Amino acid sequence: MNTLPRDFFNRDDVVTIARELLGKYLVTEVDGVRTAGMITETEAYDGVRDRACHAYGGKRTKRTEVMYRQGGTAYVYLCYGIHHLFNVVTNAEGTPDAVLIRSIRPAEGIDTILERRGHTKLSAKTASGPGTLTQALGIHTQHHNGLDLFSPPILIEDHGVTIAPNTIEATPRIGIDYAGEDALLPYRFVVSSEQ
DNA sequence: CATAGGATCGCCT
DNA sequence: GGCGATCCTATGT
Repeated sequence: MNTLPRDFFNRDDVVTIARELLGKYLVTEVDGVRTAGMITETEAYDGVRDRACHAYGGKRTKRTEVMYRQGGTAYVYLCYGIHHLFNVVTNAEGTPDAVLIRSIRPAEGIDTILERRGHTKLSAKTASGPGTLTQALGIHTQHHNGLDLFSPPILIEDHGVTIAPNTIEATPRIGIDYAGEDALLPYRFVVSSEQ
């Protein structure tokens, strides 16, 4: 039950970090209630060289500025005007790499998670998309964007779970058709048993 | 100031 | 599997 340290996120291979985040626990503490889920799907965004990345080509805007901070920072932004998407910034300060968390398996605070989702019981869809998991954990752009990930209200823990490499599937990323050839890169990682 | 488009979801058929 | 919702962000005039 260790909080992942800064060193985990400050490494320079965002694809490796995306793989290694599978099986870790994304935890929030909002209004005194702790909710958590095991990460089961991630995508790597490889900074300035990656056409799918918001910071492609070194683009700096008010929104992307957070991506240039050091590893272990939360990058939360609003997508389609509705969904808050949660990313972990990785690599050294000045290098805008990030991992999008796309799915979790609810583990703690189930009642609160169901209430936030407007569901009455757990299902495969409770927190199985990048927009639904942030709703389930109460992650909000205004409250969490730019925060460090080492203490409440938001952090990532290692609960000793190991995901066997042969159960990890690598596929192209979702919803980035605009990225040209980079749309084909196998930067999405999924725990097979969760699909 | 006006516009286009988006790292999605959920409901409908 | 198709489509509308919904509004922020970035960009251009």
